[in-house]
Amino acid sequence: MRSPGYGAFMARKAAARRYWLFKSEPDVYSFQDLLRDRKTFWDGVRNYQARNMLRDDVAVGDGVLFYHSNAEPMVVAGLCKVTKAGSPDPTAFDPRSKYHDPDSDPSDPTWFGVEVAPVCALEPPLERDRLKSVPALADMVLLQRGSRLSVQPVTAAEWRAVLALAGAKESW
DNA sequence: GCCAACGTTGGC
DNA sequence: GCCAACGTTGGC
Repeated sequence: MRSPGYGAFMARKAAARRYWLFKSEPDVYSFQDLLRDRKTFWDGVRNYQARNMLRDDVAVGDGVLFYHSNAEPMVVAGLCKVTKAGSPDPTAFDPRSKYHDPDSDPSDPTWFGVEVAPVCALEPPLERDRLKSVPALADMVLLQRGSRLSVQPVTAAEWRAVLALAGAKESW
C-alpha cells in the first residue's frame, strides 16, 4: 500500500517538473554575476502574475533560462536550476532598497522570490533573433508581441528546443 | 530615443 | 466598478 502510493507520488513529482524563463537586465544583474555568486535570491519582482508563479508554481529542481533583456544583444545567457522554492522577498521590507514596498505587511508578505543557482553558460549565448527564427519556439511567451512578464513559463518542448539550439545537454 | 503594450492608480 | 491618466517595460 505504501510503496505504490509513494511511487506514484514520486512519478507525479517528476512529471510535474517545470521550466521557466527569468529576465534580467545584464547591467543590473547578469548571468556572469550569478556564476560569480554561485547562487542568488531572485528578488525585486513586483508584478502580481510573476509573483504568483514565484510563490506557487516554481519548485526546487525546476529549470530556468536566464535571459538578458534590454541589452545588445538580447540573449539566453545560461541555464539555472531552482534551489529554493518561493519565500518572502526581504527587499520589500527594506526602506533602503529600491524594491521597498511600504504597503507590504511582513506578517502577510506581498512579494516573493526564489533562489537559483547556475548550471551552465550557453557558449555562445543564444540570441533572441535566433529564437525568433525557430518555428518550434513561435509560441514562446518571450517572443509574443507586448510580452513583458519577467518570469515566464516555458514548455518542456520549448526547453528541449532551446537546449538543442544551444548544443547544451541537460545535466541535472 | 521612440513608442506599443500593459499594469496601476485614483477620481467619479 | 468604470475608465482616463499615468508610469513602466522592453523590443525595435
